[in-house]
Order: sequence, then C-alpha cells, then structure tokens
Amino acid sequence: MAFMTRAARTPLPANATPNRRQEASQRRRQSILKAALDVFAAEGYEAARLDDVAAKAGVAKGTIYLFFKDKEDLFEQLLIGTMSPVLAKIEGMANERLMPLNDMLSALFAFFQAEVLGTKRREVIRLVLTEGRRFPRIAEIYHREVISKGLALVARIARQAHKRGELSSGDLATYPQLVFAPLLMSLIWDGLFSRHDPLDVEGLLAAHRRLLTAGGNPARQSKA
Amino acid sequence: MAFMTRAARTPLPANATPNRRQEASQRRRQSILKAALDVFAAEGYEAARLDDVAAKAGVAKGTIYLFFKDKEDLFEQLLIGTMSPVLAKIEGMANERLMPLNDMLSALFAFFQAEVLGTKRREVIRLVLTEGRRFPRIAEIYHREVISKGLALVARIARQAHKRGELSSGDLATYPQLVFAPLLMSLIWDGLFSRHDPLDVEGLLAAHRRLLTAGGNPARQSKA
Amino acid sequence: MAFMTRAARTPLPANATPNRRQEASQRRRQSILKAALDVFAAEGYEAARLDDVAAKAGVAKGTIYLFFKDKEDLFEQLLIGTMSPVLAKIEGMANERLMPLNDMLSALFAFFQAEVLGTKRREVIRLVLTEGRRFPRIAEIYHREVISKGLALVARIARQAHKRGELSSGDLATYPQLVFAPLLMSLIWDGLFSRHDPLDVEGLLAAHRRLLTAGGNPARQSKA
Amino acid sequence: MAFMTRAARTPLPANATPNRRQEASQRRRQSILKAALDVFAAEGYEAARLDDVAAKAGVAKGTIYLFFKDKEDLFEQLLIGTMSPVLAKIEGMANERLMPLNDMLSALFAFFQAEVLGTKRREVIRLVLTEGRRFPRIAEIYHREVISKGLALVARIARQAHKRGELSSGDLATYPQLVFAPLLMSLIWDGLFSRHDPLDVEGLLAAHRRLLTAGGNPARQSKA
DNA sequence: CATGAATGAGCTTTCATTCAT
DNA sequence: CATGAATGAAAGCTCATTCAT
Repeated sequence: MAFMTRAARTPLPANATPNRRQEASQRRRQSILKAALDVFAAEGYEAARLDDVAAKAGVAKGTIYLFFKDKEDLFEQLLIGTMSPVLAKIEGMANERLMPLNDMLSALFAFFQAEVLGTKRREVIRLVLTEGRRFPRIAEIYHREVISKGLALVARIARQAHKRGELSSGDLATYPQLVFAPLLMSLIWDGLFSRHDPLDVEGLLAAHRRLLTAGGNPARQSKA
Repeated sequence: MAFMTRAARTPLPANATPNRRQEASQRRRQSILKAALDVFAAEGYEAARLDDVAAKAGVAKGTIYLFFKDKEDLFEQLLIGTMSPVLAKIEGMANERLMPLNDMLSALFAFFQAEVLGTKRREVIRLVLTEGRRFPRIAEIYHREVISKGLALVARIARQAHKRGELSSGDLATYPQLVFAPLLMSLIWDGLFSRHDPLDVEGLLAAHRRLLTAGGNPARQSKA
Repeated sequence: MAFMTRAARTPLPANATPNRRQEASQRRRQSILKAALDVFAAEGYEAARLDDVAAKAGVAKGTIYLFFKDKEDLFEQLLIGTMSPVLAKIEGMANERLMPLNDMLSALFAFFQAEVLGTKRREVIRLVLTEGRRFPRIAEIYHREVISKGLALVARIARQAHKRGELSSGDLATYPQLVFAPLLMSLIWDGLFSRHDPLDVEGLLAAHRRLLTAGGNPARQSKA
Repeated sequence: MAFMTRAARTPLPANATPNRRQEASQRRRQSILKAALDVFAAEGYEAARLDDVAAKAGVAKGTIYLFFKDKEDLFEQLLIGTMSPVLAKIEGMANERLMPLNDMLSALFAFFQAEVLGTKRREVIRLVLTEGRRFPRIAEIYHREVISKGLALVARIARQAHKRGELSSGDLATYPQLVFAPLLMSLIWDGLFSRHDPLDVEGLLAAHRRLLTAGGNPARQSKA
C-alpha cells in the first residue's frame, strides 16, 4: 500500500519518470518470478532452464541476473516470497478470538482448497516438498515461518477444545500434524495420481473433519 | 523370477562357469541398483551423476549401460523393482482372512515403520513422491501396483468394519487415503523437518489409530 | 592544451555555464581515465570490467561511451595519453646541451625512479609491456614516441662520450638498450618478485652506472 | 626414457594395449599443452578460449578437463611444466666445476638464445612476465625454481671472479640481475618492437658481455 | 563382457554495448 | 548530456552416452 501513497501524492511529471521505471522494474521482476514458478514446477529445480524462464517472462537471459544473484537465489526468493500471504492468513487466524474446533477446521480446509490447491501456490508447496531436502535453508524457513505457526495454532485450538470437552482426547493438541496430513495427501495425490484416479478432495476433507471431531462428540458423529 | 529359471535348470558342472557369470552379473546389477538408490536419494534424479553411481557400485561407467538403457531406465527399474516386496506384503495381507480394523491398522503401521521408514525403501517412496510428476509412467505403475491395492485392501476392511458396527461411518471405506495420510506426513516430515523439529512417529501413528477407531467405538474411545 | 584555449577566451559570465560544463566534462574524463588505470593495472585488459571503472570513476557506465568509442579505445587513450609527460621530459633532455654521460645516467635513473617507478606511471609502462603484443598500435606508438627517442638521446650522448674518450667502446652508442635494460628489470621484478625477494633498485642502478662508466675509465673504476 | 625401456621389453600383445593407451593419452596431453601454449601466447590468459585450444589440439572440449581441472590449472601446468628443462640446465651448470666468468657468460647467453629465444619456450617466459602478477603462485614458483637459482649461480661465479681479480668490483655478485637484464630486454623487445625496429640480439649480448667483463680487465677492454 | 577415455550438446553466468528515459 | 536497465553473444564447465580396446 505504501508505494501507492506516494504515487497518489506526486502527480508531478518530474517524479513520474523514476516512478514508472520502478513500476516497470517490479513488473519485470514479477514476470520473471511467475515464469520461474511455471518452469520450476514443470521441470523441478535442476532440470529447469533459465533460458525457458527468460523466454516465458519475455526478457533476455541476462535480465534475470539483474534481480537474482543466480538460479538458486531465484528459486529461494520464489519459494520464500510466495509464502507470505499464507503466513499472513495463518497469523490473522492466530490473532482472532479462538474459534471452535469445527469452525476452524472448516475455515482451514476451505482456505487450503481455495488459496493453495486452487491456485499456483499449490506448485510452490509442491516445490518445497520435492526440493526441500536439497535446500535445507528453504525447509528451515518454511518450517519456522509457516509449518510451526500453523501447527501451533491448531494445537492451541485443539487444547482448548479438549479442555471444554469438545474433544475427548488431547491427541490433536499433541499431534496437530494429524489435522494437516490429509491436506498434504490431497496435494500430492493431485500431482501424481489424479490423472488416473481423481480424488474428491472436498469429500475427503469433509470425512476428515468428521473423523477429527467425531471422537470427542459421539452424538454429533451419528448425525454427521 | 524369470532370470532364476535358467540357473535352476543348469546344475551341470560344465555349465558352472556360465552360471557363475550369471551370478556375478546379477550381483553387479544389484550393486548398481543399490548405488543408484543412494545417489538418486541424495541428489534427486537430475542432479544424480552416473559417475557417482558407477564409483559407488564399483563398476565402470559403461557397465551401467549393459544393464540399463539409459539413466531414465535405471531410475525406473530402481523404483519399480524395489516396490515388489511391499507389493507382495500387501497382496499377502489381502489374501489372508480379513482381520479386524484395529489389528490391520496395527499391522499396517508396524509394517510401514519397520519396512519403509526404517529402511532404504523410505528413499524409494520419497523418490516416487518427488520425481513422480516428471515420470508419469512411474506414477502410474506405482499407483496401479501399490497404491490402489493398498487402498482397496484398507477399503475392504473398513467396509466390513462398518457393516459389523466397528465403524459408525463408511467414510474410511470411501476415503481409505485418510488411513495413509499420516504415514505420508511422517515420511515427508522426516525428510524435511526432523532436523529442526523431530517427530515422534510412533506416538503420531498411535494417536492416528485411536482417531480412526474412536468414532466407531465410543466406549473404547473414552478409555484410550 | 587545446581544450583550455576556449576557456581562456570566454571569461564572460554568460558563457560561464558552458565553460563549467566543459570543465566538468574534462574532470569526468580524467576521473574515468584514472579509474581505468587502476582497474586495467589490477586486472589486465581482458579481465577489467567497465562496470568497475565506472563505479570507481563515480559515473554511469554509459558515460564512458560518451568519451571513448569502446573498451579498446579507452585503453589506448589511457596508455597514449599518460606517456606525454615522459615524452616531454625526454625531449627536454634531448634539447638541452648534451651533458656528460655520467650526469645523464644519474638524471635518467633518478627520473625513472621518481617519475615512473614511484608513481602510477609504473602501471602504464607495465600495461604496455604486458598487453603491447595484443595492441600493436600501442606498441608502435610507444616505440615511436618514447622508446626510439629515449634510445636516440642515450646513443647520441654515448657517441659523444666515446669520441671524447669517456667511453673506450662504441657499444653503448650502438646498443643504447643496454642502458635501459636494468630499468626494465627493476620494473618487472618489482611487479613479480618483490613480495618474496625485494630488490634494492637504488643499489642496482648505482651498480649499473658504475658498470656502464667503468669500462671507459679504468681509473675511476678502481675507486668506485 | 624409463617408459621406452618397458616398451622395448614387452612386445607381448597383452601388455601392448594398456601401454598404447597410456602413450596415446600422453600424446593427447602434450597436444593440448602445445595448443594451449599457442593460444595463451597469442591471446593472453583471459582472452584465450578453450574452444580454440581444443580445436588446435584436435580434441573435444571436454577432453581438456580429463587432464586439467580447469583453465587455470591448464595454464599453471603449462608454465610450470615447461620450465623444467631450463631448470635442469641451470642446475647442471651449477653442479659443474665453476667456470671463468667469461666462459659462463658465453654459455649462458648462447643457451638463452638457443633454448629460450629460439624456441617456443620464449612464449612461456613471456607469459610468466605478462600474467605473473595475476598468478602469484606461478610467479613464486618461477622465482623459487628458476630465477633464484640462476641468480645464485651467477652470483657465485661473480664472487669467485672478484676474488681472483677477474672482476674489480663485487657489484655483479650483489646484483646478478644485471647479468640477466639484457636477456629480458631482448625477449621483450622481440615481442613488442622487432617488427618496426629489429634488434641484433647477438650483437647486444656480445656488447653486454664486454661491458660486464671490461671493468675487471682494463687490458682486455682496450682490445674489445 | 567390462572398461573408462573421449565426446559434444547443453547449461549457467558474465559483461561490453545500447538506448529509452 | 547522463543514466543504468536491458540485452544477448560468448565462454567455461558438466555429464550422459558411446565405442575402441
């Protein structure tokens, strides 16, 4: 937002020029990142060719190096930069008043479907999964900034639900990963097998929600 | 199996030498596959160098091409060949009398921990996950031979458990993936994050089992 | 010199601005040349980067091309331009009344030490030596404007000294290069080996002078 | 020599093969070094293209990397390897009975003209001079293995000549560089200026020898 | 059969030069 | 005039694959 403020304040022709340049530069940077995501997602880090990235971005090969130190830097900035909206969402949820478990699961799964599985962010997560081992820094950042925060949020809600009696066991507070496991499964299935055996993600996640909440409330379970 | 047939047919002393040769040949093939697994697991398909595979296997680089058409063929044979024991186990379980859900989960999780997470097979699965998208044939074979059979087995048992009243819902029969999701999660977590945040896989899977069976047996749930 | 002419003619306040511009332009040109010398001396012609020259000169990369056609032109103008003071000195000495050999050697060696070895001019000569083969034009200009004149001067003095009986042989008149050889040696040694094995240039040149004059004056020799 | 011995002793076909390979390999290595010398000498280190080296050597680009780690290694091995015959000669002269100064100068200058100026070794020395600053290791090795030994040899002979009264001064023992300076001058002149102004190296060195020996022997001097 | 030296296409990265602003 | 972002040719190096031995 900040960058728009000045633009609005300075309709002066003199400032317009450097402004335009900056904007064009940012647009170029974004087009490189977008192209890089496509190519990295399609080929993987090693097989991705910067020639293809440049061609797809509509820039010369050398232009990439104006924005990124090297191929690895492009890859890291791509992965790290794209996670910030997800991060913001998670932190937003964490700061809100703690919602009931079931609401949170609905919100979480809906968010995941709409904002990850339904967008190119899906590819970013996939790249973290597939290349993370060879980019320990990325794995670490991703764990610290996204995974651990998401797990902590779920764990807190599960703990509260357990205290309130919504959950009969503390297992979800101890292993919040169980909440995310089917999301991961969906993402991976979608990439590997949906061509031969499509997965009804919606149904899967609904069933997963029933499973998670059922144990704590056998009465509900019979209705769900 | 086919390759053993002739060996069995030729116990003649005169043929002992070609026999030895065949054995030596098979040993060589195996050492290449073993080395290839190490290298592919450490570097990924693209970054893996056949030089390293040859060195690790103790053979000349050209020797690899006596057994495998090219790098891709080596990779595919590696992934496809290693899954057969898993496949056998799954088919074995499928052919046994159908066991109760809980027993099957115990057996399945124990098998997974002992035979996959605890062995180099872990790396094979990881390679399927990380490289599968770029090797559709492998994904397809793996889905057809392993995944779908494992899911079908679990689905059948879940269906029966549902009929018997062990499970209050048919969800697991519809989405047997829910049973495997935490296994996948464990495998991936182990590879990416255990350095910074180790995961108690045993505990996770136990909690998962409670979750899966809880809904159907409220009485048990309260004890668990 | 030419560029100062107009400046001297235009003390008008109205013309002060174009004047300032010209001065600024010349200052810019000089800063580029100075920076270029540093970078070419440190890296050699090929490895020198115009980016570094521009940064060191405090101008934009494109500015270099306002003064010099291309990298090669910058290099040539640098080498050719810097030799003019040396040239002037040599011509000055040539025009003076011919001095005795010994005095000339003293003056020549002192001049070389103070004005070449002791200044950045040292790097210019080194660049002529190291890059001259690949820039025949520079070698030629340098030979014509500096080397041949310096040699001619020394040869004339040596011839005269021979006639006067100061030198018993005409060798120095025929091979005035012998006078310069240790200067060259000093320059090169200084660049390559002084780190491991410093050379007492002062002492070397003194010994060289004794050697050059000794032959012609055995009496002196015994004292030196 | 050693490698020819075995070849003569082993006309066995079995040993012939690996032998041939080794020989072919060595021939290839030499052809690369020879080509590299041509290209480095013509272009300098930075501007030399390995493509050209490969083409000139009649090998593929990759072949260079079978023998040399990288461009720098090729360059260093070229410079270091070529100096060994010179080194051997110097050490040979050092181990002989110390000869009179005049004989040594004759031998030294003749050797330099025949074995350095008259061969491609000339280019190697030139490369040491022109590139040595940016390859400190080479300068150091060259100083340690060649320069310092040559200087020590000359210094010893000069000291002895001084003691015997052949030389009236100890200057040459202190500054043996004075003996070599005209050799250096010849080498450089040959590379830069001989096209426009050929240098009579033979005459120059003869004059130099007279100069060096004259001071100590005024009688001779008057004849020379 | 087994070898491993040789190949050369292909990739990343650099940097002199240009040109819209 | 001055700028510096953009260009793209060019170079070093790698490595899957081949094939003479």
